[in-house]
Amino acid sequence: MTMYSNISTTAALIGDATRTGILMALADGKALTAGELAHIASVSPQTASSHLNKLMEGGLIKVEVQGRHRYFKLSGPEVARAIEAIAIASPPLKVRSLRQSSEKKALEYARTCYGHLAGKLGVATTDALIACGYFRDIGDVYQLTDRGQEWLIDFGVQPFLPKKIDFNAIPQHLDWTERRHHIGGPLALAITRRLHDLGWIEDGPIRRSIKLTRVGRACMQDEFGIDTDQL
Amino acid sequence: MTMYSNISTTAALIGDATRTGILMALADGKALTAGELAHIASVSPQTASSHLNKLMEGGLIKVEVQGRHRYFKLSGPEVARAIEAIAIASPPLKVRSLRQSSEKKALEYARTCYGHLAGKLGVATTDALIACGYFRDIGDVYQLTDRGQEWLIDFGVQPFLPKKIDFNAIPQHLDWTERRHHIGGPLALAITRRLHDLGWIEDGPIRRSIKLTRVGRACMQDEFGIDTDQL
DNA sequence: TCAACATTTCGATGAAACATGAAATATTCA
DNA sequence: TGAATATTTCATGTTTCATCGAAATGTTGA
Repeated sequence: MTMYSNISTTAALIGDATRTGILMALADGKALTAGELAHIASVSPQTASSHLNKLMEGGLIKVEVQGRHRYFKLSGPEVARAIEAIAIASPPLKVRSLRQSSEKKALEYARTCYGHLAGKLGVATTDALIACGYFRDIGDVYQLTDRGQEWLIDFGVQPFLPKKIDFNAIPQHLDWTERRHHIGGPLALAITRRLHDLGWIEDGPIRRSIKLTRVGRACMQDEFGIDTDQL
Repeated sequence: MTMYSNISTTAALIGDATRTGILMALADGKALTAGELAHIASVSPQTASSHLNKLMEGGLIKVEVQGRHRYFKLSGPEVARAIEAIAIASPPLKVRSLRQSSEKKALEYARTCYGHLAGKLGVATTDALIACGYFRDIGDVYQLTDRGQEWLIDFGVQPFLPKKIDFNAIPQHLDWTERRHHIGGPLALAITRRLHDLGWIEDGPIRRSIKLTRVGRACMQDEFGIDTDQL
């Protein structure tokens, strides 16, 4: 038992392929049952149960019991952040199978990340919002410009916004597939909700993946000047 | 081979006590030889060599050869960030031995983190700078106030500053021992250098640890109103 | 109370991998 | 060139741990 042993045990917990699969399935904050997780990670229920036990002991996940179902979820966002930080420090995945490649593409293209837009589409949208002069990138945070404030209202984002937001400190979120920043926090969540509402985006076939609809494709081009064919 | 396998292999690399020790020794950016690392991690040179090999293959460290010495260092700051994120997501360490406890205390008290002040002292200093009205905490970054700009000059930090700094976006650094924010980036580095220069702080007995000198203790109290006995 | 389902516990197996002694390789210095 | 030092490679003992079959526990609804 040396110093840092808590760090190495946590890392070891994440450092198993099956457990990483489980954690990733929970990474967007959703709660899933043991059976579902076993299926997603493609292992037997016993195996999943064993892993879930270890993750509990390690404090990475917690459980809510509801009758004969047990809903597992990450114990907090700091766990998701840790996994994400590891992903960023990891060498890019060499793709082997066709299925794997298409899954990877779907997630790289667009997905949600604690509710807001991520992936290529997320980064592109952020770039566009800056190009339009609605946001300013000042290094560690984004700032909403005056024109940006007007746009929020025009575009109908307002109703999705919580009361108090500091428009001078919109969090930057580092994306692990693109390794680029994009807007995060409540404001990003609100914009994503609005896009959903407008029918420009919808949930994709793979967990957490997002699809740009046909309308969305045209309108994004129109509204933000994003060349969606490039994506 | 599933999706995410790059993530799990990276985590598995960090997830061994010996390797965590090695990575932690390199976490402040310094370069160390295989022998030094073997000593720090208290394993035989062969063992250390084997681990260093694996860390190289995993892309977490890189080596610079200089004659019969091979200097190892982290391959980049994103590796340090990943380890830090894991530390934050980890349950606090239960201390077993007396030596371990004193090491832990020394690091908790104060240490450098990529060159700037961290630990209790770092957090306390940041709190004090805000209390004095030199910095403003607006959520995701700190901002330097007008009074803060004057203070930088008065206190003699100016010479240590690089040319261009955005005083409206001083990075926040999340500390893994305190789990609190403190100021980071070039400005924090400059302040730390100045404190060293003034003789208020000096290097401590344990790697990366920092000691407050007798003068420093009095002056910090005087200048910032930090009650150093509380620490 | 019984049947269906969800989940966990137990035990065995097999593979992965950590640590080290011994020996090999490489570099410096006298 | 030869001795000293730094580091790696190899072979091996030992331990850890992921996986799954079989069985047990717990929950629901009829």
